[in-house]
Amino acid sequence: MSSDYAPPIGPCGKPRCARYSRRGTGPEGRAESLPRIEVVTTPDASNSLPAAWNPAEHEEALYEGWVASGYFEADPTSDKPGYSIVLPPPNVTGSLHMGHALDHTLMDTLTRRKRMQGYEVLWLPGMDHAGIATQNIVAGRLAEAGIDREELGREAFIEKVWEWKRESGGTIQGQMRRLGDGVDWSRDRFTMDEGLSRAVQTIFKKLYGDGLIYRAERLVNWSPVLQTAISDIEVKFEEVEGELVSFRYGSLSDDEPHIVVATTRMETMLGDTAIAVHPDDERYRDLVGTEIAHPFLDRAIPVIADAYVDPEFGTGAVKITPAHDPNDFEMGVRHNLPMPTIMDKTGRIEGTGTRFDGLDRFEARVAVREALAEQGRIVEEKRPYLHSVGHSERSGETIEPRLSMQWWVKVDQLAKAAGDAVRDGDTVIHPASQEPRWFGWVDDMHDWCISRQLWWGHRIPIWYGPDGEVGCFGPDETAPEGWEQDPDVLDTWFSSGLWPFSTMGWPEQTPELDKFYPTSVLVTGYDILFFWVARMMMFGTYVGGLADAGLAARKAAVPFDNVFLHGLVRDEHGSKMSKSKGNGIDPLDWVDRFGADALRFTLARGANPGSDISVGESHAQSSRNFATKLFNATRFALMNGARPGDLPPRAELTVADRWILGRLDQVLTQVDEGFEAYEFSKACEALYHFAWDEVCDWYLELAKVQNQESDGRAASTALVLGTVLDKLLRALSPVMPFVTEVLWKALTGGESVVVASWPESSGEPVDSAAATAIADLQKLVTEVRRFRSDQGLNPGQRVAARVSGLDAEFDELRSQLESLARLQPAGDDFETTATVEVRLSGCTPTVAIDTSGQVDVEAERKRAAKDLAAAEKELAGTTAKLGNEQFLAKAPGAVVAKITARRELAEAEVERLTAKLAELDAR
RNA sequence: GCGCGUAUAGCUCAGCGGUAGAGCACUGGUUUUACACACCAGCGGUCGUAGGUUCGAUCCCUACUGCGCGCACCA
Repeated sequence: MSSDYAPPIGPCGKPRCARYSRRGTGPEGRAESLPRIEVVTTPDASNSLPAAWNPAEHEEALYEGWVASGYFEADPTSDKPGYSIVLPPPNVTGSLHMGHALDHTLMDTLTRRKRMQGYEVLWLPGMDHAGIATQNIVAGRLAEAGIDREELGREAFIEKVWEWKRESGGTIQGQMRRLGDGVDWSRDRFTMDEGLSRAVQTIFKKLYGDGLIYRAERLVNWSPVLQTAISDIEVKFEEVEGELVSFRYGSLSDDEPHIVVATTRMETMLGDTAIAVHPDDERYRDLVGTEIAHPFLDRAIPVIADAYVDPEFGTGAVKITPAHDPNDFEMGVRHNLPMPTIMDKTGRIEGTGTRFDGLDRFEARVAVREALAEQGRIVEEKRPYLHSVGHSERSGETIEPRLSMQWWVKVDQLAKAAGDAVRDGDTVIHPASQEPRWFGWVDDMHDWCISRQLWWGHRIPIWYGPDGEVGCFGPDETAPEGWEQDPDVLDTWFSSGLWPFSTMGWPEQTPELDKFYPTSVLVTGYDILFFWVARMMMFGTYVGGLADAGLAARKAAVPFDNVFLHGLVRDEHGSKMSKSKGNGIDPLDWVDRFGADALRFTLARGANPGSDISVGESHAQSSRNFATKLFNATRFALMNGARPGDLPPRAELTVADRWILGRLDQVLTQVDEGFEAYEFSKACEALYHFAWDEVCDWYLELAKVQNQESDGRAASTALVLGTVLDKLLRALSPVMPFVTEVLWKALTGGESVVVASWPESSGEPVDSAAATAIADLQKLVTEVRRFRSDQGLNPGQRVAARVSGLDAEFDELRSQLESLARLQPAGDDFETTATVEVRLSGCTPTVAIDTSGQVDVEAERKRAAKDLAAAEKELAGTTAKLGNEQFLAKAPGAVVAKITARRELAEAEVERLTAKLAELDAR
């Protein structure tokens, strides 16, 4: 056999065995000793394919081609049904991480598929101005250049930010192009754009008019570094080792009135205005209503009773600092306590009139404690004391609760409407298991502090008149002469919360809103469900309910029909990616090394609703290999003339053809079900296994045989193969757009897979007889291969064999069997040295093999013994079941029949294998 | 403390009331009509623990344990 084997030439023009030099045989090795090879002309279609699939060489040009063709541009005047997604706008300061890559892959997959299904698709991109982060970056750069922000002034500084944005704000767009994101770049938006600013001012004025925005002095999370209020969600609580110090208020004599309290922040005692105990606490009954002198201040501190105090904790007495602790603030309000602020905006003690003024809060913590110790007031010091302390997510330092005047959104009604939208089914959360968290959030939401003491952002549209007047002015209104605008800007999330409709031109009634709003689905990680989705839902339901908003006639006043929450991307061991661990993966690095398709397929394949996904390099390699496999399979099919077209009538197709077409239909159905349910993993898995295990490993091998047959089989095989690959590539294209584009165009000559139609199942009933026959063939082939492997026969080596006992149905597959199992018809000198017998659904064929006398009897015996053990176990199990009267009486008939059949099979197997072992022993 | 999720092969994860699966890893073989980023064969699991429901439980229920996440608390 090997003597007449000449390696064919691939389209690359290199002999196939050139690959072996890669494994170290060396260029001087085998390649040179090979026979000269004649160049075989390849069919036309495969000429349009590159020699090998190297994604980096093609992806950029393919992407730019799609954009230039306008495939991603949405037409609001189209007659097609609309499908829309707004991209969660990444921070303008940021760059894409794996979480984004997952997010984008899923959105791109959804929108590409819908486009193929005939929808008018809008995927709207954009960026968030990210107030704090951006201001920090620009201020930092100016500081490096020796420019002070305050000296520069507000307007000049903002101009610098815009300059920076123009220069450096485009990083993410470039990265999105690398990923292949099919967004409508003509509608790219930025939260500080003119139109979006109008939306911000418009809704602010409406909310203000409805009494849903108000100004109040409240306790906020203050960042001494950023010198602004930040929202609850920007505060991250971390366990730290601090101290818990107890000290004594009142007299140092045990006989006179005194009370012991404890604190982890000693400096706050400078702002104490009360001591609280539980109303029922007998220990302090006499003290309630009395006053105790402050050790450093000329201030009498009342002892008050409040049920908030836990009498079991510590001494049962709590010092109250209303201006610097949330709970103390609440109590201060209840008891009408004074609320002196003891710190300036940088965190230094201020205004206490003590010698501690001017000290940093942490210096003051020590200094106050030492001063108290000098007075003999320290009762106990626990150190280290583990407790949880809020830190600024952005700048890292300990946040300080601080009383200040801020603007707030009254959220109760808005949050209720957002909750009701989900309760009423106007918006559906996927997976449903995330609903409790949604309700937990919207049903118990605190008023939202929206003012920030920054320059970069939407300035609060409130003006103050010279005589204390306050007025809110909309986008087309001007404040009277002499009025001053509020210096603060709005929380970034205020404008992000308008994203689904502000990007489509609201408050104008635009064709875009008409066509694409509410958006079809919002895709994001479950980790930001709360702070962003809730805000969009609140504003969306509010705006949808406004009579003059132009949206009142809409079917539901929600910003999206569905919310799909995916998991977090973790490293290959399931650990969270973080800078400190150094286990982060740059998605662009994977794009460079494995291709965007591989990155996308890895992420989509891992995306199971409700759970995080672990990705490592081995996953990316596996996906890259899959793309290569598709490429090679399609190239091979093209070399054999594969093309899609009208298929011959069923009766003229082979068993293998009918089987693979049936499987194709089943897989397409599974893929649709997966995508519709946001089960990306299921859809990808189905496609992967179909393509690799069924099309490549079996159908292509079967087709090779069909192509050799002289009765015109090659033509119909080419059509079946073409049809299968055409639909397979189209079905894969939303996830792997690049390689499928190249292959699909080569296969079909079509314009682009981006605008191809979504593949549908043929609608014909699946040929189960063909499926059974192929399953039988696979079983028999595998059994022969197993024998060959046990016997150490080379996989490529043809072995003489005589096959008997095939039924009529199976007989059609005889030549396939011989090819796949590497058998050759028996010659005159055939001598049976071994047999392989397999019980199949319709028959029990025997393959008699001539191994030229060389038989490893021990290996045969080992295998038979193993099979016998398995059959005996099966026999015992099924026999026990069938001996159980309860089982026979209560189990469904189909199950009993199945077990009965299994028992019969096992019994026969035990008998056959016992005989075989006896025969082997006799040798 | 409340809530949600999760526990299956060495690793990462599917699955399911009726014979335990995949990818990667591992072992052996391979110039097989595309593909060594491949092909062929194999090894590997009493499905967290204890009860319960059921003819039958890895799957449903209860409790427990471990892990993860969210919320609350932390004087």
